[in-house]
Amino acid sequence: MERTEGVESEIFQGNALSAVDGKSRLSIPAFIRNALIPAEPRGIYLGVHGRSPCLTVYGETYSAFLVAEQERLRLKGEDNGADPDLFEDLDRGLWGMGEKVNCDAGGRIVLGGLLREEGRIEDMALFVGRGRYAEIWNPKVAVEIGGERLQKIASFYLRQKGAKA
Amino acid sequence: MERTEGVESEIFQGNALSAVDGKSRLSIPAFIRNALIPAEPRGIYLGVHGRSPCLTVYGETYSAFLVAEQERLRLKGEDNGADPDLFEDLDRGLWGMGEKVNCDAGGRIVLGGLLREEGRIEDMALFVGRGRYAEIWNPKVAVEIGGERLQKIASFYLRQKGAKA
DNA sequence: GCAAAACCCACGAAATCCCATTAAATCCCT
DNA sequence: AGGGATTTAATGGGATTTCGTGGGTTTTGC
Repeated sequence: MERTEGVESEIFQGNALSAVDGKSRLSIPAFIRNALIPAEPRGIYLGVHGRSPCLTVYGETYSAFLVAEQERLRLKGEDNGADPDLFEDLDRGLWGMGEKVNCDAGGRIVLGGLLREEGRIEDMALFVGRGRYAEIWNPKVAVEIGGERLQKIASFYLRQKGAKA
Repeated sequence: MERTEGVESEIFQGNALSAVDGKSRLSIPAFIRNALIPAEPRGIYLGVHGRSPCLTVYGETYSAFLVAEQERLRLKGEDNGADPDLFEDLDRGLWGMGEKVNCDAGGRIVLGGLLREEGRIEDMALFVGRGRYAEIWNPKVAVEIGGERLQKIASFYLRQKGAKA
């Protein structure tokens, strides 16, 4: 069965495991790559997930949404007299820790050291669709701290990989 | 990993550490240089960040925005009957302390004494994307007074550098 | 004429590109 | 629906380019 191509607007549904090699390279799985609006070069956004120890990956659409959302929250905070330093720091999380990277011809990206550390990524990267974005987990971490569904996804791949070796 | 070129309009996303040498020279990291509208010579704007002890760096686009913003605030203040002297001094900070500098062939700039002092820059410069501009921090200062995200960025580089030496 | 700034070159390290090979999913024909 | 043929995807490794940095040389301004 062929997965419908996400020309609609960058919706990420599915899951995949990919290897991280010695150069910190990892393939962006097809279910993500095909969902991105076609462009050359193929730009992909990476960020840190605020609430869970994992990374986020998305395209132009969600990136624009995040920028708008950030601005909305800032203005709301301004009205409430919230601490501006908090928003400064959130901004640094979005723009300072995140990156826009390009896939190479083989559909791979290189994971920077900071992101790799923040996402606790070792030699495997588990991609999990979340709708407008997707998550990248260390499958071992996902099994340890994930909820029921995430555990199932992660342990499936870990078992499969164990069986192969 | 190649960062997508920001032909769109000078958006700065990412982070990098660069060394300040004995001549007060420092490399402008690729994620900033590539985001600038291509021009010869490669002009870069430097300023002091009003709220945090760091510098700002940006290109033509944000510079033009600042000019418009300055005018907007002045008119708004005029309506409210605010003290015009306040704006006078803010202006001097923006236009008097800031500089437009050129990158040399190697992509480096020279940091003037006043800016270096205001930004508390010693022998390392941490670049942090902020969207329409980027910040330049002394990583040690960033670790000390930064919020959670900024601390993570700064401490990552300090650790990495410590490990290498 | 001197100090400081700008320019130029050069080297090492790291990021990027490119090709090859394997594995897996899809297609197509019977 | 089965099963081989074809395409797409995933990954490994080497070649190439860019980036970051040090140091020397020329120009500029006082």
